[in-house]
Amino acid sequence: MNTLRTARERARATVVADIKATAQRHVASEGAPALSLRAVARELGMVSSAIYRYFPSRDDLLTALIVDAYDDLGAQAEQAAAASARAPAGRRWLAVARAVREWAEAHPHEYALLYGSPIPGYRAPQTTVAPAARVAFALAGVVRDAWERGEITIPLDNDVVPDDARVAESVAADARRVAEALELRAPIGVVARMLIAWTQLFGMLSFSLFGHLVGSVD
Amino acid sequence: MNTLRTARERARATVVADIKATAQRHVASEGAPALSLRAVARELGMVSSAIYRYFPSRDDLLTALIVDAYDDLGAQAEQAAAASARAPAGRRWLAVARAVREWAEAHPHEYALLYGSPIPGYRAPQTTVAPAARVAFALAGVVRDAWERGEITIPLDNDVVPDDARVAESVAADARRVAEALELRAPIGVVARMLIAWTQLFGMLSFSLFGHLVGSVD
DNA sequence: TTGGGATCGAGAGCACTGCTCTCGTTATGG
DNA sequence: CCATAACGAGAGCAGTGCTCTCGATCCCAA
Repeated sequence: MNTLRTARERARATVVADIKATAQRHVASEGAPALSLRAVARELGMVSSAIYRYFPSRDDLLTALIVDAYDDLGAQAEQAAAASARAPAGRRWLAVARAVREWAEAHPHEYALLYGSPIPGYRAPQTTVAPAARVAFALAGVVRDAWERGEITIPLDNDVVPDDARVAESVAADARRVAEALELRAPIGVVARMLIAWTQLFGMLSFSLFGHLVGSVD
Repeated sequence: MNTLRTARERARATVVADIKATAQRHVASEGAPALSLRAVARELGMVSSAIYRYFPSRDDLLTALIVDAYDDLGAQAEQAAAASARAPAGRRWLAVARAVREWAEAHPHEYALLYGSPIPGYRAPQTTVAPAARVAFALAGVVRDAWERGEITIPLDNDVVPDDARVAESVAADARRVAEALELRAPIGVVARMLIAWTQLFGMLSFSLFGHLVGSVD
């Protein structure tokens, strides 16, 4: 955050911020598919082509919003994890999950943007993966802390998956990969359980937010 | 399926079928947002306004595709449940889940249409809820059969939710509602566990299909 | 058999979209 | 001080969903 020296740089920064802010408002109120560059430009009192001085395409503007949303959600999750640092693991996980849920319920369209159907033509650029991983890191951090403190004592062998040992092995392979990506040193049984809880959390959120449930509360 | 008498009725039926078929192909290959009435009309050798003789709007065409997709998936799930009727409950659930997963992986864009972000302006009409419930019924049927056969013996009290009894009660309320909607006579602990497994299944599918996972297999 | 009414396809047109290109203007840094 | 880069405005292109009108065609009933 070094100060922008020339007047032009400052002006550009504020215009970029303005565009992002009004676009964010449009997404929050109408949803991502309804985001129109022309409408944003109109509201800002400029002409549509002027937007292209700041964002090379509509997708790039959307990407900027996605990154911001990931960062917002990630910060929320990290804060919940930090605030409950001294609580037992179950409560901590619940705290982070609650934070994610509250964010999702407060920003349903942004949640859809992050975790809903991908836009068919759109390829998420590399800049989104780090912010996207923040919430995963927050959840994994809770598990890591719990494991390092010896809080996890549940049986960890094969009851993760009902009966088939080969299926359990394929899950284990994925769990190992996830554990490596998240720098999580714990038995794969723990990692696999974390994955299950993780997917369940987002599955419930998607069901709830996208109207596939009558109404379920955590 | 009574035979259509007049030539006009027959012609109309085939044109409707043609429109749906090419629209379905477009959705399957390019995704729902890329579905263009004009493109469909062009491919069928008619003019865009002619489509409106058969579907009053783009959303209605999409609704027809959604209903067909729900029915296709529902049939798949029901068949898996029926084919494994004599197997133990765990295997049956897995069979239905596998059927759903295979359908989703074979029809990712349709899956996104059914279980992804809802189109902001779009309100799902009443005609979609019955087909949408088929897969839920199939899964619930497995649990119902298992319960009636006395196959479910796991402890069912409060270990569904870690500690908080009040939270468990709010979940129970929702589980009761779901049990009623699905005509499932079983303890709410069983229903709650089914809900968890259900949301987890679709959460995993969404993560996997929407590219939020490196690669996880069942 | 012969109307009359419903149905249908074609075409033009409206308002909108993302995006490109050009053309003056303005600010910046050498 | 001046060349250059950045900028905003405007026109324009190809595409979208959707509406309206206008003939042509078909079906049913008198």
